Amino acid sequence: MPELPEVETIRRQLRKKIVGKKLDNKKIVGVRRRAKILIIDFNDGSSLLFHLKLTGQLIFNGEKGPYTRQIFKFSDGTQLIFNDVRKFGWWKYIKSSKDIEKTFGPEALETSLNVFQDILQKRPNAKIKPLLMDQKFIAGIGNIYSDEILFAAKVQPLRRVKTLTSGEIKAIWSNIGKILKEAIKNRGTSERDYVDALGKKGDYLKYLKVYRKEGQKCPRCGGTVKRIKIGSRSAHFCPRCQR
DNA sequence: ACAATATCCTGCGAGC
DNA sequence: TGCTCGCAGGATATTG
Repeated sequence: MPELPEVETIRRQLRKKIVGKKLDNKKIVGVRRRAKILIIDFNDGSSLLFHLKLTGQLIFNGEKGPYTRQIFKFSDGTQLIFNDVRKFGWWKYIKSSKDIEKTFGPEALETSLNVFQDILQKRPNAKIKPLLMDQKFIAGIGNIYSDEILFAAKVQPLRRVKTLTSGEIKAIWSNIGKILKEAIKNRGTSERDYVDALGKKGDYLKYLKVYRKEGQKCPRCGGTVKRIKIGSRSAHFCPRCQR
């Protein structure tokens, strides 16, 4: 499931490939990311947005397959393939991308500790895991990385914000940065469908500590990783060393 | 205003 | 072996 590191990986690769090319006679001037949305900017101020949701793929010069939903052809003959098995993903042209900014909370990798503390203070009763995944609260984190961040911070996913110590808040914040950056370095996590813009799998799967590790040994304390439901999402954690 | 939950979709894997 | 059924989850809408 593409989260911030996966979309960022695609952005960096795509930028090198398509900036300067023309699509529908409009010149591509940049490739950005906001939250989990990939944004291709054109010289006339318009933009093409993509959300990959759960199973979307954006592959430069990929080949058409059974789940190809759209093909974007550039004027030089190269193309961008949008695949999506489950059809949750979308793309759309917009005249101006000005309104995108306020749809989301601060970017996860651009949130200072002070800002993080401030926005947490406004949500004392929220459970920490769903809150980290709330894009209006902080942008870019999904189910995989929220589990990994909370494991690294030794915080149990059901904890309410108001019960967190300042040390725990600091640990969550610093691990947001640490884990997302490490995941970007490894071009994301290919748990199932995700591939990068070159069609290659990400390498971060092997570094996951708790996500999808139910019943396995906790790599930190030797406890047993547990899976619970929070809302309709699964949360993985070690009940022995995450408190 | 905030918190919790149902909903969309379809391939896959567990279980019989 | 082959079938059924439940599960996976991002974001939005709806309900409490």
